[in-house]
Amino acid sequence: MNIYDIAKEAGVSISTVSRVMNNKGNVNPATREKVEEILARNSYVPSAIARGMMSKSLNKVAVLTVDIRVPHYARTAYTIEREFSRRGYEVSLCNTGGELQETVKYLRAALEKQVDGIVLVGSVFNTICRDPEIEGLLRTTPTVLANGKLELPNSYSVLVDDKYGIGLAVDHLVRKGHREIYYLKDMDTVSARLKCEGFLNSLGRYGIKDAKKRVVNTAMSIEGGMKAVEQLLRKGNTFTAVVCGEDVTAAGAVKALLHAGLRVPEDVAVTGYNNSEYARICEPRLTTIDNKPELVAMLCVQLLTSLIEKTEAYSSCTIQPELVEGQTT
Amino acid sequence: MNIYDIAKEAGVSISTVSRVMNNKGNVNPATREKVEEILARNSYVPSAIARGMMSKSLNKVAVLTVDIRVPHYARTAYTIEREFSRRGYEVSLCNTGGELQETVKYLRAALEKQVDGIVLVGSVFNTICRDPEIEGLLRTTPTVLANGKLELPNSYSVLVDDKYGIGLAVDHLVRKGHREIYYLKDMDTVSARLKCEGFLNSLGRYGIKDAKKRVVNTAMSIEGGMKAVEQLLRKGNTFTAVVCGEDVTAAGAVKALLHAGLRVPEDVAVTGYNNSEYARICEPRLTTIDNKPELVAMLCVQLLTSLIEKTEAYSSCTIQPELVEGQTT
DNA sequence: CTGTTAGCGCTTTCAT
DNA sequence: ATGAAAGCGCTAACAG
Repeated sequence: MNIYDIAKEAGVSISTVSRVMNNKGNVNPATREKVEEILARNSYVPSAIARGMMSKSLNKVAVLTVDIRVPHYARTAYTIEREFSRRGYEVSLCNTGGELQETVKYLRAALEKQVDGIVLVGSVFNTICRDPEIEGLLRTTPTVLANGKLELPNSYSVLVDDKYGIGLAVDHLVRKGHREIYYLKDMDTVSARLKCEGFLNSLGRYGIKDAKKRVVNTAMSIEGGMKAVEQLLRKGNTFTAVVCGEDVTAAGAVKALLHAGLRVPEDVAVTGYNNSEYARICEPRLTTIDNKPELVAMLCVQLLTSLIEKTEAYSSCTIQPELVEGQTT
Repeated sequence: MNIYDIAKEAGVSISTVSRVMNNKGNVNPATREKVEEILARNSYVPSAIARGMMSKSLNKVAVLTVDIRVPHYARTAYTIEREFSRRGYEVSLCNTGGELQETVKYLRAALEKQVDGIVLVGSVFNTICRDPEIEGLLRTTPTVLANGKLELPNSYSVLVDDKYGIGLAVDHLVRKGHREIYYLKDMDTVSARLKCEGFLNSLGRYGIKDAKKRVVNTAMSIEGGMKAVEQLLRKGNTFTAVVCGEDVTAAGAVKALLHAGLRVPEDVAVTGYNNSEYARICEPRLTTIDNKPELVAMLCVQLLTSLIEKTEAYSSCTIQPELVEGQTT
């Protein structure tokens, strides 16, 4: 069933049917009513594909994320989807796992299908997008990067000042009298490096020595947090505070401390990062850094919408995280 | 840049270019090479929209979920996306919030864009899809429901036996000697009702009286779990075990018990549901029910793929959950 | 206010 | 092995 069938049944031309469907141009009210009745009776669904042939757009954006199961990405993707949906855009989603091949494959498919814009969620894309093939693909379509920066003509970004964010945690701990502070670093993305840098800088600012020796590399998981703390305890390091790059790692750290018979925060303070549900489930509730994924998502959508519709002025921007005090400090 | 430009540059007809791009039909190796070179040099991206006009398919499925931020849905959606991607399908995602209007709006858009199939994730869709408008929309396109049943010609489902799942938790507790068991019920979806039914049936099976009085309604959140337990304690109810319909509620229940100075599991045992990261972050780690979202997702994808490609036999099926013992029982 | 017609970029016969 | 031409279902410019 297509526009010709409807036109025939109504005894009018396809132009008239098109005008009725799109509320465009003038149509005799009687004719309109008649056509609308037929449309409704057949619960007619026009083909967006055919429409897209002319308009060159399917009102659709592609969202690339590392892994939607990570709560922080889920929150970001959720807000992006809701905001785009509200604006009449469809959202296509891909979990690239941070892998180049998946990214290329999906990006190519998205461009074949004429997506109007692309959102990259996560700082891994900083690294991945240096690939010349990806740069070639992105050059043609407006792109926004959540938490990363791309040096491409059509790309903009919404950054989170993670260096500052970790600084907030250190400030808070030092204010509470802590000097023996360790940092649990996970992953090796730009964001993770910035957090670590923020830690080192802050310790430097407070004149705390051997900052680099206070960084423990571990996995981004409960087990990662537990193992790192167990290792510190085993080595006999003295410490009164642990700063973590992720809430999930912090939750693991708290677990290991409690299992070792230490009290949190009386013996050792812990801070997380993301202000996630993990922070609230952790007992005691984690002091954490809110890096505002919903705000980042909103700004990404606004930015990309202006780029697509060329309606407003636009520019990249940076978000300042905030400390959320819980019971672990 | 389109197929005509490529043809002109190569000095051949568009048919030949089409044959080269699709590896279909016979093409002189020399000609092929020449065209391929030009395609590559221009990093040519053919229009899937124009292609879709003929083929009537964009190799795309729509995934409707309530809220991707809920870990259980995130895990399901993740696996669905990965599996469809592997099979060459694109995934369009929507967070309907369980609302009828959003569902209708998105479904209509998806059908206009010729999606090949639809996956509904969550038992809310059981209720929502009784709406005649939605039934009309779904009638035309193959649909699979994760954790729900639809009485429509083109719809199939992958069910989870949640009644049995909660039964496993009760069995486990009774085996450990508990008789004073309460149930924290959240939400009012079909799945939530089945869980509650499972609780009531199990208590009946063990001859535990006043089962209905042992059901506490609360919100699906940490606070919901905390409030429910605080209420039980305040009312002076004696109980040795709390069964919860969700891990997040169970985590709240554990918190409230610990805050009240009770020991878990020595004074009160707790069970969760979903075998989520929340269960592992909770200290002590929750005993919980694994309802296998990854398996459900895989089966949904297999089912929908067979429906779309009409390749294999297909039928609805039911998954049996399993108990995962933690430290709260 | 309404109809005719020319595309949109591709696939697919059907000739050659 | 290759090309010409007819659509796919719609929009939009133009004519009436």
